[in-house]
Amino acid sequence: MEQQRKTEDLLKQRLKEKGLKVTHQRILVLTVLEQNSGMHMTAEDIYELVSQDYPDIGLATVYRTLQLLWDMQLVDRINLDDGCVRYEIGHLLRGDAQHNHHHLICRKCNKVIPFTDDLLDDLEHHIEEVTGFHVLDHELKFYGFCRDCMEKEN
Amino acid sequence: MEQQRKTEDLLKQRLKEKGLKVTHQRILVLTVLEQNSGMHMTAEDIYELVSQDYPDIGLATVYRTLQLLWDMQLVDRINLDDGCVRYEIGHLLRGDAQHNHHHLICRKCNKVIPFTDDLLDDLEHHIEEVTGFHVLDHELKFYGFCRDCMEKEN
DNA sequence: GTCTCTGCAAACCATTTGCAGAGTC
DNA sequence: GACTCTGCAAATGGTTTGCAGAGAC
Repeated sequence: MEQQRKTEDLLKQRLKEKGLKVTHQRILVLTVLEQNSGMHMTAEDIYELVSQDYPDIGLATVYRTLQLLWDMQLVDRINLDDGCVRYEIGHLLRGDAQHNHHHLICRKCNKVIPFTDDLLDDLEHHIEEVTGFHVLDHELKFYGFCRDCMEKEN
Repeated sequence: MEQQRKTEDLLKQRLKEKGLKVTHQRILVLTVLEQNSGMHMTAEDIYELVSQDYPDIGLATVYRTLQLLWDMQLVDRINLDDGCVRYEIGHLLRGDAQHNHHHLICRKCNKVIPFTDDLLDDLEHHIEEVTGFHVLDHELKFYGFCRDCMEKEN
């Protein structure tokens, strides 16, 4: 609850800085993402949850809002190669200590296994020094075969 | 040329192992990818290049072939978030020493900058030990602002 | 000859867009 | 009141699929 108020205030602040309006739809989308931290939600998932509180919202608005929140660095985008983009609350806003989490994707059963590791912080600093590219976020996926599929065959 | 023959032979071998047919289309798609090593090609790009040698090929065949080559681990898949999946010759087949290359994606101008680094080899071994997940490949993207965009403003 | 593969065209489906009315400030 | 924002429905566009004929073995 405490955290949620902080996130909402940050959203309002960023919107005002850019001369944009604070709307129920924008607050609700961000709130749903915060309440489902770590969930990898599609636009459709978010649409359905927000609809429970606000049945009139349109799917197009959810898409537009997610784009906006991503531009403002309030949400993270993940692509697990299943045909739709997924979203979660931005890593800068997450309450838990799980700063970096990556994904292991099984090529046989398509299972997605999260994996936590902070190794990339050093690499981010190195990149900034060498290239002048300012890193905000990263996405790391490993492809292979999960333990279950390895045991079954192949 | 030498390398190209090896790649073609490997394709034929893998196809035969699975009881699949060796066709001109399959050989041509893989050859185009090998001749454009490091290029991040879309299915459409590949279709147009293969069409020069084999005008009757259909786009659907290119898609089906890329899926097949990916299953056989002969090509790598990259998603640069521009709405289409990109392909390149598999890292196991690449002639150059550039084993791991990652991408820096600018959030403002959408420029993509390649960056070479082998740091992830250790992490792959670590993952296999801890989780039993057998890693074949990985995809790493960094999001942020490139030097040019940083200098201009923001 | 059998079975897979291919080209074509149509279908699919996540995402985007145009527009007129509603909401924010 | 001026401007942005929203919902709706239609459009978009990369990718997939059904099918009948062609090709590989």
